[in-house]
Amino acid sequence: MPKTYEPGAAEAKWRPVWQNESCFHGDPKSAKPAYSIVIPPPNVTGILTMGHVLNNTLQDILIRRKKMMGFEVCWFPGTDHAGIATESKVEAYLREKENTGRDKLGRGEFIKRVWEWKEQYGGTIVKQLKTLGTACAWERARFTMDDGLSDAVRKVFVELYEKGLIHRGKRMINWCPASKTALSDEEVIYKDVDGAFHHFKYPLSDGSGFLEIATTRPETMLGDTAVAVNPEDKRYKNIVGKTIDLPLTDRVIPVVADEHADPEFGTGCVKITPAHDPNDFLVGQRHDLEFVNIMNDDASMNTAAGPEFEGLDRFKCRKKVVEMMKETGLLVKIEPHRHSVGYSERGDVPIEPRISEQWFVKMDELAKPAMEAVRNGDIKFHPERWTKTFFHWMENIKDWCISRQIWWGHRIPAWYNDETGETYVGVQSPEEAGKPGKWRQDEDVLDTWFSSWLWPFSIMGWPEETDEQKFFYPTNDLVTGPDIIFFWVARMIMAGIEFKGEIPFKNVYFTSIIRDAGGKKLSKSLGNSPDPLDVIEQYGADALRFSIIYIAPLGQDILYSNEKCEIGRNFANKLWNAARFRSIQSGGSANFAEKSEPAILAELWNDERLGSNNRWILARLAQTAEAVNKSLDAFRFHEAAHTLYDFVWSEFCDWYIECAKNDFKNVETRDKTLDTFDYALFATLKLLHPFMPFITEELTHQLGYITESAILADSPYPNGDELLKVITPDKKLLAGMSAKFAVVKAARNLRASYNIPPSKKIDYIFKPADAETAEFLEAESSSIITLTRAESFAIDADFEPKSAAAPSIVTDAGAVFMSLEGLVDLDAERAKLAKQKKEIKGWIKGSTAKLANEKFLAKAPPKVVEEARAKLAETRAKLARVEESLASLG
RNA sequence: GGGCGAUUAGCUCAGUUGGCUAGAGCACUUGGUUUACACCCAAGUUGUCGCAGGUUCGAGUCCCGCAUCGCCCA
Repeated sequence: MPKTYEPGAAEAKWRPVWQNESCFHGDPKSAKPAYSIVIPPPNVTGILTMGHVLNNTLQDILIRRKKMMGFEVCWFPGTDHAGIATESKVEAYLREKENTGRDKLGRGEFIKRVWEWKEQYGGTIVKQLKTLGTACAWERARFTMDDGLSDAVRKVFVELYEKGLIHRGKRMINWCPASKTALSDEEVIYKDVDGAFHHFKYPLSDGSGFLEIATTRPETMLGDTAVAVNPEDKRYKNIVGKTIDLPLTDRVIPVVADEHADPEFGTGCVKITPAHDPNDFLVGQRHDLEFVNIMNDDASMNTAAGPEFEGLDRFKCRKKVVEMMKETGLLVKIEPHRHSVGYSERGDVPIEPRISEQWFVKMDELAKPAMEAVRNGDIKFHPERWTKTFFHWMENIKDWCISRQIWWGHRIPAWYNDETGETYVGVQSPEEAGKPGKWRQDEDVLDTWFSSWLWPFSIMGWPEETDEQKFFYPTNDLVTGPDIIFFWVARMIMAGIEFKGEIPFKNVYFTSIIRDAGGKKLSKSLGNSPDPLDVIEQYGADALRFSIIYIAPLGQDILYSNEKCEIGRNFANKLWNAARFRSIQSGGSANFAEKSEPAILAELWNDERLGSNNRWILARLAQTAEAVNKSLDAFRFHEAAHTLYDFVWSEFCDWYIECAKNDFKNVETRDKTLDTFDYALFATLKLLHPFMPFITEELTHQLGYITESAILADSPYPNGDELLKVITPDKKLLAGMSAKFAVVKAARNLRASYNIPPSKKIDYIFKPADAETAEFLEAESSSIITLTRAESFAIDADFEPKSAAAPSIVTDAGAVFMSLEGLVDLDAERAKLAKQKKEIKGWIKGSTAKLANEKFLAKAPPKVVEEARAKLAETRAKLARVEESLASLG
């Protein structure tokens, strides 16, 4: 074995093995219990981001562990067609490479080109996900525009239409002038921008004066059809009903009284543009105002804006309107104003509210059972607080605008007969359905999320009845980001209940958001987004996986930088070397395949020849397994990672291996120590496998713990509860071992503080705190001598330091003395002990006061009081030893 | 404006129903090639737990207020 773990080789070796169909296929006829996950489908055009790495590592941990726990697991993968994103990406590609595009190609040809593009580049992210080691059932991968999934979309559309839950109507929607399509409310991102309040004077038609209004969007004044004042506002009582000559136009518009006008805000007068503002739209409806649309679909001005403005972009028009108002003397002032502006998620331009005919899903009825499922705990969110966000949105749910004016996507299954005015909505086309007449299909396609919300069952073959659905639906856990709680999670719950009659998953784990070391969100435009493939190349897939879990606190943002992958890389190397150390010891490793883990453990534990080091590591292993399982059951991934890291590094390597070196030397203890070492290392590899699949698989095979053809994911996951039934990690053993470690540390500390070279053998004398410790450490003395590189380690309960030549350290277990004539720095020694004495005295003072407090004695639980008393007695004894040492220094 | 979260060592963070006078990693200091590992080992240094109140025998932990930062929604 090389001295350093080389991830590339192990990854290349095991990746294809796991992708073999038999490994993670998921058999719907299995007798085992089912466990399934659906992947949040990445955009087919996308490339792997750190967010995907986190998300998919978590899913892989879930899947691999459940497989090892004996479940029939299936992780359903696939990709999403991502309508607007893909269409604009391909459009940009065609413009750049071929100087062509949508307009030139026409609908049929353009879609053909998108498919071609998808075939060529669309597999990238899937390949990249595989480099992470994800145990998906890859042969089951689906795409949201596959035939079956498209059938599902049409069926759902028709069903909802027939139920009256889908309808078409003219409404105020969010219009993206870049993508030239309607968007849902969720696709609007609000950003705070520095804008300006423009104060304008609007002249009353009767010449009696002006009304002052303020706006952040001056260009919309060309579409104003009223000015509103609050009905309670005394200042304007007499003005209501008058008219205004709208500047820059030839229109005369009324002054209306409406609650929408806030008397406290500005002048209390507000311009009303019903065709370009959602609030004004409502005012327009209440007062039966005219709706004047002044913009084209690219947000340039149209004829209605007037000849001077027609054709101008909205922002150029804004400038021109302000200039002209200034010229006419109607501009009062311009004040800087920071306000929130809705941007298009995909186009990244300010959206324009616009009246448009679109398809909508009525959501309130669908929302009710979904809320109930979360309320009654059928679906649990982790962290739980996201339920608040969920309920807030669900309780205020609005209709979902699902039509998009693009070509790439599922075309709306609605046809119009222009001759009869009839609308037909059906799974089949009118021709297929045998409907006579001339039909024209709706031009629009559906929002991508209209297919994604069916993902948990469309991926399993719905609307066909399939074994997969019977066995794997509902899925168990969903792992996704909180940013798509509305887009996706909430809607999937609604769809699952509505179309399958059953919730789609039982647990939702919301991942952290990954930021750079400075707390900025990772983004391509900022250039602070590391390419995970580079990171894998540099550090290894396991290192990346482990590091990102290790640094991901529950429910909080992750501050990521590549250097943090050193945690995982170093840890992998540590593990590698622990195994390497084992492989250097001769003696065949056990193949553990035939026996159950508890049985092997029982055999070891009941062997009287087993020494305390071995017993200790087995006990700690069982406790670690219990803790890891407990954490993972509660979705506390990073806690589990920390537990394993600490166990491997600080216990297995720092103490157990160091102790084992001594045991290997001795013929009597050698065999049992090899057995224990193998058992503990194999169990540790299994515990770590879901986190670091490559290195654990590699080492398991290197050490021959499983047969060559087997994979580690088929070995049982160590079950702490069961292991703890077999063994009793008795207090005496654990206390004895921690006394041993404390004494060793003290001895090393003495050596270090007197600068005694490692080669120099030292005679240590130990004065134990009690007989039990003495007895335990007596048996350990040979081990302690090795660990401290001592000449001797003498236990002497009656030891009295006679001269000032014995520096010492007092521990809870007892005092350790180093006999070293002449070298002691008396002043330093006195100062050290005096400091310790002061600390202990302070502690005793506090503790005594607490125990003298009657209220404490009366109200605190007896156990707490008991512990406090015991601790106080112990500390007093410790103080005595410190004082003794101090006295001996004279 | 409403909601959610964060604030603990120089940095990144643990600290699960209140109960050792607060822990880890990185960084830093010192020493180091002993049957694995310098991507390592040993030893060490580091804190007014954001501020101010309250509840309690006891508060980093619970409650109220404030400040700063972040996210979501309007």
